[in-house]
Amino acid sequence: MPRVSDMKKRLTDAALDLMWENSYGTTSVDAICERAGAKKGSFYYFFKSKSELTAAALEAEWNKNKANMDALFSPTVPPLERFDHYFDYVHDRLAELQKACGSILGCPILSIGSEVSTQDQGVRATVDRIWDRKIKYFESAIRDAHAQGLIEAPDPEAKARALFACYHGTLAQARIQNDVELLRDFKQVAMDVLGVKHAQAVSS
Amino acid sequence: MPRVSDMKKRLTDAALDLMWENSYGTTSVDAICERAGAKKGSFYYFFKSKSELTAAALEAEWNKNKANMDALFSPTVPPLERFDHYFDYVHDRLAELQKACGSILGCPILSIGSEVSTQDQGVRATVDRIWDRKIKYFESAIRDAHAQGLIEAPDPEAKARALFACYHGTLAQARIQNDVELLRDFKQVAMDVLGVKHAQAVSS
DNA sequence: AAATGAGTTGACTGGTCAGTCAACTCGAGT
DNA sequence: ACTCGAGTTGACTGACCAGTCAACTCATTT
Repeated sequence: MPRVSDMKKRLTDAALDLMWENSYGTTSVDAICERAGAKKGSFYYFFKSKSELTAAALEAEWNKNKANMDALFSPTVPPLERFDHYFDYVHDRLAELQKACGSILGCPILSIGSEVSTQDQGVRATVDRIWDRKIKYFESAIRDAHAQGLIEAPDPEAKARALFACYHGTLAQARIQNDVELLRDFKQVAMDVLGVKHAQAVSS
Repeated sequence: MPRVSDMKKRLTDAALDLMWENSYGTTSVDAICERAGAKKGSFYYFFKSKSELTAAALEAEWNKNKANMDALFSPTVPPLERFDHYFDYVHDRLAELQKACGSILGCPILSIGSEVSTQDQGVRATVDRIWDRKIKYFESAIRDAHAQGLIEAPDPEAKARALFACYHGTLAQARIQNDVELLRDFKQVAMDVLGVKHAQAVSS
């Protein structure tokens, strides 16, 4: 077998970086190729369209984060602390990216998903799939918290969706206002949404 | 003075329609002109760029909705019912638009704002301004509810921001999943975020 | 009815876009 | 050393893009 190449990874990395920092629509195939150090032909050798590349890039991003998510939402961690750790992690990561690029970037799944959802069913389906997987972390933490009597959540799936949506709304607002501090206030909101029974249940 | 024209309005209407249904990035000046029945030259007679048009279109949309918002959030309505009416109104409007275009479109301010915020400071500033105005409705309703002892909200401005972000996250999720029913569940989430003291405080 | 000027037209420029293709490169397996 | 084929190249097409401009239209004012 002939030589191997890391070009596919370089292309998905470049695409996600550019789309996250800017947007799907304003990220051209030419720009992706330039950042990846690829020529047009290489791009179309690996992907048959920008849409297909985007789906692959989102899946790759998910795979990159999965181990982290598994650790943050480990069943060995008390359920409400999982959220605390997760919110801290995202805050710190976005703050770090802000230093590099000057902007709070929010969540790429949400931004890209919202942008293409009415136009590109392939990318939309990928976003949906990843979304569902991420919600599962919330869902089992909520179920555990309910079982331990920390919250009242007879429908953990619905509660997880609601909390997830609220969090992503806050991420979107942080992006628009370019203010990472908006994420600081979210922990209390999360406790309200979850219906935590005792105010000081979790120490940060 | 020579003839008057409604072209400016036709252009901002066309732009908002296209950008709401699709996105800012994929909406070209040509497409806006075609829908507005204008020629390129007319466009650049009224606006010096797509960015400037977008800011104008968002302001125009705000002005169109303002009277409605004033009515929904009238101080004559019990504070928590204002939210109820507002959420119903948005739900019904989006459901109606879905019939026309097949998609749940979410909130154009959020979608467009999130898309351009890192790239276009002019549009971003407009989004910020409108965002602040809309939050004021939430804020005074929350303050009134607090004064009446319905909720515990010593910082109405922060609470308003949090609820606003949560609601917009839900709108974004409804757009991505093309499911208007996600908005139905939000009323209960809103009551949780607000910290409503008695479960059945508001009847729908 | 002539002058005024807000609004309109359509052709134009030059750049960027997504996507194609036939020829080429070069490392691994024989 | 050679051959196989995964991976690469760069020139190409045609469509679309934002933005320009000088000439034109025509309701209103005088």
